[in-house]
Amino acid sequence: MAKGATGGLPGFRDFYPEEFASRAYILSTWRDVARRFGFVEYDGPPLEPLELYTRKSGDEIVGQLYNFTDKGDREIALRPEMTPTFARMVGARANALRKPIRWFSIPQLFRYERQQKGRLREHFQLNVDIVGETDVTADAELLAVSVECMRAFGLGPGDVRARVSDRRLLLAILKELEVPDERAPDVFAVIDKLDRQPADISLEKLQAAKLSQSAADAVLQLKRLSEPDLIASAFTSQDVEARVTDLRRYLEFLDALGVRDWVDLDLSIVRGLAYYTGIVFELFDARGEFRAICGGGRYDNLLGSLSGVDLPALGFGMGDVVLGELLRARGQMPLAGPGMDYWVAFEDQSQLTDAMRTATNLRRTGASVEYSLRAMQLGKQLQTATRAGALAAVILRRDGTAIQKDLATGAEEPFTFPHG
RNA sequence: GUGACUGUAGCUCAAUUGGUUAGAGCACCGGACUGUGGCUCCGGGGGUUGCGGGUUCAAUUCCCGUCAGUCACCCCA
Repeated sequence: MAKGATGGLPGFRDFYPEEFASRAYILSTWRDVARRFGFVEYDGPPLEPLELYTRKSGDEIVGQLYNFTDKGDREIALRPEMTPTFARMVGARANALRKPIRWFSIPQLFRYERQQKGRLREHFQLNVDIVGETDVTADAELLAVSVECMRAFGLGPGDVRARVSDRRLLLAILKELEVPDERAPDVFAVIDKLDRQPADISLEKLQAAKLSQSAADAVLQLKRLSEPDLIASAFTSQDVEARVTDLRRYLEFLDALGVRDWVDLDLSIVRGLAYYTGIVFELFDARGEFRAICGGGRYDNLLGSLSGVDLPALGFGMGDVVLGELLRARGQMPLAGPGMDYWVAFEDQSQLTDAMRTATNLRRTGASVEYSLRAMQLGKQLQTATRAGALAAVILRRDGTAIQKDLATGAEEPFTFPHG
């Protein structure tokens, strides 16, 4: 709906109570799952120096984020991602923090990009990170968090699939295929698009990257290697063998963590971000109707280059936009709960202040209570109470007694006044 | 940043090849119910047809621009 000059900024959302309830549900479920895995919550500033983001990504990224000059002539940006802030915070106290560090955050992030399905200019994103562990035990634990989130939202392995890959494995494969290291980024870009790009175009780009015909063919067939055994039989170098061994352990751990049946090995998963160094993964809806729900992986070199503290790390981000679309499409977004516990109604108009006293006493017990701010007929009060979503009505009678009426069943019982 | 499609009430949609005062359902408010709700019936408020310009005797309808939305590309989250 176009609002003209009175509308909000494009790509930003108004959260009316119904939408806010959905948002609160998603955020509280994230928080609950992260805490179950022993992660502790942190946050940073929504505004950061622009330089924090240009240092690693170059000036091109400026076009994709909200930036401005503040009144102190500082170059400022609204945070487009959490990882640089996270790296700075961890780096500043790296020596004091018990390893492995398990932190999570739910920042609101901003990106100056044209909006489309599943992508706005603002969103909330669960960030879960582990710092200080090189073994794939940490990779398995991290993926389990993301999958358990899906389970907590009422989704199952038939709804959501986790696709995992390993960049070190891919590099080892490319090495065996005699692809020079400097060509790896170009080849990764092709691998990343194997699903979305016609094979002949992929082949063209691989040839442009000067791959031999046999190497190009092998790359185009990567998706078929959906089991460690298939990889082991297709490639034989020591490096590949070592990575396959790690992959087997990883999958074994995922089994022990109860999430193995959600996971597919898919070597076409690369992830766009250049800083990933090991196992990477994405969560997708099984029907392929939506964008990725979640993405993450290992970035062992990022903390070193960003904060000077050389620590292995891994993490994922899960946005609320695609997730919300998926939950609504699968009927898993709960309706807003009851509006309140009690509605205090009264027979005689002179009892308005009695209703106020009763409401006050009930509120002090922790109950949520509303009443009509203006005297009105009893029938009208009950109608309003019902439409406001009250669970029960307390009806004050003229004779000073009161009854409690269940507004769903209509059952009535004597009401005992709480003492205030 | 590029392209395609779409903008009528809070929501979903009407309005005969351009033709009086732009309608309906839902929602909201009020009444029938001088008193125990959900049903029913009646009534009411609410639109410069996204905005600006053009063509025409006449524009919601046709044309241009702009803004916004949807989708795809780019890029990624």
